[in-house]
This record gives sequence, structure tokens and C-alpha cells, in this order.
Amino acid sequence: MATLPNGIKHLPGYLDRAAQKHLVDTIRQIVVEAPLYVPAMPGTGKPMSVRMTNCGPLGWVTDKTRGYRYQSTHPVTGKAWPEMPQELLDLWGKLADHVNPPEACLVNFYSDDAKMGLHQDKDENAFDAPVLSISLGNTCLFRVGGFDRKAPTGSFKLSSGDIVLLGGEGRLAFHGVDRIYPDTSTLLKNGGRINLTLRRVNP
DNA sequence: GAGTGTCG
DNA sequence: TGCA
Repeated sequence: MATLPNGIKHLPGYLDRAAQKHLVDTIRQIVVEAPLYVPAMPGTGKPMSVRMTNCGPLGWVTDKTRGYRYQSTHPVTGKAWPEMPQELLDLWGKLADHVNPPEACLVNFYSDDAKMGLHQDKDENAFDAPVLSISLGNTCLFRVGGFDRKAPTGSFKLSSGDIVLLGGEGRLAFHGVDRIYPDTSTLLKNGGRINLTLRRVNP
């Protein structure tokens, strides 16, 4: 485990291959119930390069007119998000150091050419709880900065099975994904990367 | 002015 | 990595 200068924790190889495979199977089932959709930027409506879905009581969504928010239903199907799987509740219990369970698990699917610009996770009302991030599939280059957008940034690779905790000082750190490295994992048959982020939304 | 954006 |  490495503690970065800004307080962000990186746990390389936290999940073994079996646990990763099991999670992928779980996510596959979630995607059947709650299909991946293309989120859009507020205002411009510009599509993001990642595809998204969620599980848990709440899900993070965005579209052109209503912007970033959490809601209890899938924006396309209108159905409630699938239940939060037990294995994710267990991981949160082990690593999050927070009394309450996570309410949202955002599932981001990155194709090999997808990116995520530098941003803060600040649509929650519970900054005392960390954001717990799980990487599955191809390696990515992850960039982390500080509390202000202009603070200097640094980058490091995240591999399949790695976990990152954005907590404490690092909870509101700017972060993003610069690039995906194709063919760096055999976990996902069709390439790409899945990132799961567990969040507490309500205080 | 800001950006879960893109470009060089 | 920083700037546009």
C-alpha cells in the first residue's frame, strides 16, 4: 500500500484473479438489468467517452439538461438500479473505515480509447466517507492532483485488481484517466477497462 | 469562468 | 505536464 502525498491510498493487486473474475461476472449481471449508456456533459450535451451504469440505491448520472446528480433510477430504462452486491459491501466494510454502507456503485466502462478528464467527485453530501475505486481489465494511466484544479498533478498506472481510496485530505482531489493501455490484461475478453467506484451520498 | 471536454 |  502506498500513501500518496495528498493522502490518496493505492492498494496494488488487492484483489486476486479469482476475486476479479467473480466481480466481472457480477458486473455482467448488473449490466443485463441496467444497460451501459453514454452519459452527456451538462450544457453542451457532449458525449463522454466512457459508458456507465450503476448499482445500489442511488446512481450517479449526467445529461445535457439536468447535469450531474444522483438518482434511484436508470436514466434510459427508468428502472431502479440493481442491488449492491454483497462482495462490494464486504470490500467497503474492510477498507472504507466508515459507519455507513455505500449507497452508489458507479460502473464505468472504458474502451481502449476512452479517457476521463480531470475532475472532482463532489456531487455527494458525505465527504467524510471515502470514494473506493476498483480497477478491472486493462491498465490505465491515472492522474491525481490536489484540491484545486490548478494544483500540480502526477500520474501512475492502475492495474487490474488495484484499489484506490480517495479519503480524508484526498477525498476531493482532482483526478482523471489519461489513457488505457490495450492488451495489458486478459480479464476482459474484449479489452477495455472497468472501474467501479463506491460512494456514500447521504450524511 | 469552468470543464467527468479536446488538442498539441 | 502544462497550457490553450
